Amino acid sequence: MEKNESISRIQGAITRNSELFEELAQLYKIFADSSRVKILCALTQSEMCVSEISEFLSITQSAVSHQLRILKTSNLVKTRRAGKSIIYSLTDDHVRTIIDCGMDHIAE
Amino acid sequence: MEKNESISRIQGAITRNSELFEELAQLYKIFADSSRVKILCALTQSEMCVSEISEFLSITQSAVSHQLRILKTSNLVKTRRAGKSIIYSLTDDHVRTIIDCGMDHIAE
DNA sequence: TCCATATATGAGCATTTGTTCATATGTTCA
DNA sequence: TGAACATATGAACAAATGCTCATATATGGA
Repeated sequence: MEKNESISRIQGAITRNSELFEELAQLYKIFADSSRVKILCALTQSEMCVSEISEFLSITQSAVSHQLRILKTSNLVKTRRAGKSIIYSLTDDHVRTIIDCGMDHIAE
Repeated sequence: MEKNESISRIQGAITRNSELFEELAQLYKIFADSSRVKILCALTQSEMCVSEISEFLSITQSAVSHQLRILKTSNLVKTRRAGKSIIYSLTDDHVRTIIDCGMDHIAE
């Protein structure tokens, strides 16, 4: 059976960059939960503390903290302390771009 | 305790559009697996049949079929029959845009 | 210093997810 | 029509995920 040259090149490229795709999937995994994507979208509008985020998600403060830890570990958000509160904000504008990109698709 | 006007508006916007964010998370969920993202990236280069895709992923033909079904149900890919083979291709260019968007972030 | 408030963390649990195995469906060709 | 090939589907299962509950840590004010 003849083997298509072009397909073979593509297969090779994917295989060689396997780690890159793992990383890419890992990134999307972060956006793949409605709580997290809501948090991220809120933070594109303004920095917020944990309790403010808790207010509009219907989940406990604990759950919010767990999610924020994931976002922080992935370097998507950063924190600063303000008295008793911890203020969360986006580390850069990539998040906004990624969300917009997905929204564009949904809008069809 | 004083309630920040601007934060309150953001919270409201997120809550009102809750379903939209569910949908957005659902979209990212599709990209949140390395097998699927590899398939999608391959298809940005060329249409392919199932066995060609099986070749470069280290998973069984069955697993590939299951993943392709998810992609098709989500309308990210379409199919056509060519003899014994089923040829998969992207339904539109949004997929490419979304992948590029994520890649940009990884590149830092 | 003691208490209230704000956030973080660990254990436990139910749900979801991605894979494999076995098998069914569908197509081509002798 | 029957064998070989290509793909799809269902069941089963291990691993990952997101939540809650209980509790720990940290800050500010009386």
